[in-house]
Amino acid sequence: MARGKVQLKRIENPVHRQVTFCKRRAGLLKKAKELSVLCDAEIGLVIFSAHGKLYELATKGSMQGLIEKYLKFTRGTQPEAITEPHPLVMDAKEEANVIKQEIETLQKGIRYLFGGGLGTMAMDELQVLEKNLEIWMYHVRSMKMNIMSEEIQALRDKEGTLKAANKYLHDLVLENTSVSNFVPLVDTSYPLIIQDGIFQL
Amino acid sequence: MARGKVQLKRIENPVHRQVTFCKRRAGLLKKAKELSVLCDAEIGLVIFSAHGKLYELATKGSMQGLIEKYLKFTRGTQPEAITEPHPLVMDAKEEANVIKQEIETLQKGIRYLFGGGLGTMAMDELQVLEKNLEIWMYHVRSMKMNIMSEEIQALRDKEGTLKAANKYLHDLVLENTSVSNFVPLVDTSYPLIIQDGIFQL
DNA sequence: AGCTATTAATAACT
DNA sequence: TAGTTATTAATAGCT
Repeated sequence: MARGKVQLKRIENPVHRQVTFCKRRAGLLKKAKELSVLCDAEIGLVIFSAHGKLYELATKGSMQGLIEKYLKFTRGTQPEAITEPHPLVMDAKEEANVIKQEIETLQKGIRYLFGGGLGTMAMDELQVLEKNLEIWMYHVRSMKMNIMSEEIQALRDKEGTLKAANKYLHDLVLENTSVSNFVPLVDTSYPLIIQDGIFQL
Repeated sequence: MARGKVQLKRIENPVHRQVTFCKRRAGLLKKAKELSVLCDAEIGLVIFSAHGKLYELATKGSMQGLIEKYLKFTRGTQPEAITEPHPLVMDAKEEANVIKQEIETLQKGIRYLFGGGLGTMAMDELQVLEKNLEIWMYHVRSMKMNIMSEEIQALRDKEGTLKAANKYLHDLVLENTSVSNFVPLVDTSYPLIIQDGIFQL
């Protein structure tokens, strides 16, 4: 990306390769951090240089935690190849497979609940989900609602005040039309000036 | 890097965030591959989206292999407590126990969500729950919010109208005070009567 | 390590 | 979801 295109192959010149490694490594780590922050993603990045030196990044917690999360996530969905390398007794292995299947089902449910689930759950399940979500929603939602309710009430109060003032002035005008000895009394009795923009959506 | 600088903070708009996530994720994976090829580095990249979906890249071999290499590498420098409890290599009995434990946790989560469970989950579990509830909340909440916003806007409009009418009447009164030939013109020019109770909380 | 000339990535639009 | 384009960001080649 600069002063000449780069071929997508190993840089043979060791000096160039080392310099590029430093620069691009920094860039990659930066990009990873940015993605994590911008999009609320959890990212783990491990870089072993050609000389075996380790560079790492883990957003949101430790690399250990992320590795465990990764292993848990893949245990249910990945093929045997991953768990097979570990020496297992046959009977136990069979049992493990059954249990893994069970986990997969449960994980599907949880992922559905926790993540952006897809249309794989039945309607009755969805209805239960919706109902329970509403219960939990209440706590968070009530705070927002309270704030908004207060604002609405404030606006209504303003409205009432303005209407009262309005009526008063209107009556005054009418009264003045019929009676000639008109005396102005309206000054600070009613708050006619009201601030705007108190409530921000 | 395009049509406007970007702030280094979570993108609040869910659509923008999703689009950016897709694009930058692709970019990050590409950059990681490039670095690996150009500089002969071994790279592992794990990305969990906010919805819990997994994206991964492992150059030179499998993620499993890379994780084991990483754990070996860090075992010397990291405190024992962190790496020891993780069951990377274990016998079948141990693995079965771990998986059973996992099931229990998952079941607890499901019961928690579906059954209105009480304070039996740890804080980190609750945080995940809360975060995901917010995502679901969004859909239901947004409808309510839209309605309320409209009501607030309606009230503001009312306020504006009343204030205008108010000012007009007030000026009329003042003008009448100084000038004697006062002629009433206020009738239906301004809507002084406004219905109450349009919005119900 | 710094410094540009360039290329690459990508945010806002379609 | 997939393209297009105006800009910004990354960085290759030098110093």
